[in-house]
Amino acid sequence: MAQTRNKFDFEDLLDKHHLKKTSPRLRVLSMMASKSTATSQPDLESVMNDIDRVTLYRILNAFEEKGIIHKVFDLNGTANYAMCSSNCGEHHHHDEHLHFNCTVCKNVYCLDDLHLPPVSLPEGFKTEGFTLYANGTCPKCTKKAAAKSA
Amino acid sequence: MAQTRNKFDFEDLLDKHHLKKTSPRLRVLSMMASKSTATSQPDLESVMNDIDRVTLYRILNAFEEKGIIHKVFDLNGTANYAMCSSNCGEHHHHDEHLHFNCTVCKNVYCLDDLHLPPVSLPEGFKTEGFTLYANGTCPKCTKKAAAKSA
DNA sequence: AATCAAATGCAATATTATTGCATTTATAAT
DNA sequence: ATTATAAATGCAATAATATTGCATTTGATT
Repeated sequence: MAQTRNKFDFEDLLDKHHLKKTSPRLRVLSMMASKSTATSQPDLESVMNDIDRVTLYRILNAFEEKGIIHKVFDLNGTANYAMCSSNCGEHHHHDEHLHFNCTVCKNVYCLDDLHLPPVSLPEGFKTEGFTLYANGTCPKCTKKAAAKSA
Repeated sequence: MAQTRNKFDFEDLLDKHHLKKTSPRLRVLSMMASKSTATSQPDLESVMNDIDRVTLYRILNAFEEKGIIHKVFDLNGTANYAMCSSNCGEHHHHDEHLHFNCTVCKNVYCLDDLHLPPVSLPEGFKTEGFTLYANGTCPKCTKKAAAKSA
């Protein structure tokens, strides 16, 4: 939800997870936190083109394992990353919210506060987690479209 | 749900969509229809290793466009394909069912007859489609685990 | 300031996906 | 049946994406 965070928040975050506070990591965090949508891996790469690709992979993996960010695949199967809400921990992701993928701007929105209605599965299926995906047009793109057709 | 289909069903299917009845296509169809779960692209490739990789890509794309199969990404972001239920058509996918990804055997189950409860989105989001994902342990793997621990 | 482990960057390699073109194949027309 | 054709396949080349090993650098600790 892109609540404003400052430099020190990120340093604390890394501290908490026993990760060293390096410049690439802090930059990745601040980029992701500055956006209201998830950030695609390609976007990350092009914006942080001075950071080695491999380093980026490793940072993202480390963050994901620690429960700092979560990964979500968009309609094209490309990985997007977003900050986890507070209740995620190491190996305990609770990102059971709605992921909305805009078909126009391709952005992925994490709608955290939208909790899913309970779904009962057929006999024998033991569920660990749910994720609901929706695709369509996001508010921004809906507005733009309306402005054009007016 | 892997209803038994014979050779002629597949030929009809291809006919209906104005696709030529070629041997690679028929093989892909029969493989997918023989399974109760979605088929991962790697699996398809290894089983059909005599079919060119490129051909496989093109077949899958063609089938998807025509609404014969649908693509679903599993937990690892690898593409899986499954036959569409009858109400899918060209550019009109209605695979709004539950995709269950077993964390043990990695299989993706399409639970067609499970319809999602209605979800209301925040102001401004216009939804075209929903997909619900769940992960956990499938009946087979649950059984196996129970047998072992007994 | 010195030490040590962790993280980064680079090179090499592997995997996955795409494009262009020559050849083959299924269909439709003769 | 034979032939013409458009479509589909297979191959080669290339692009894009992901992984591994290792030398170097950096952050934290003493």
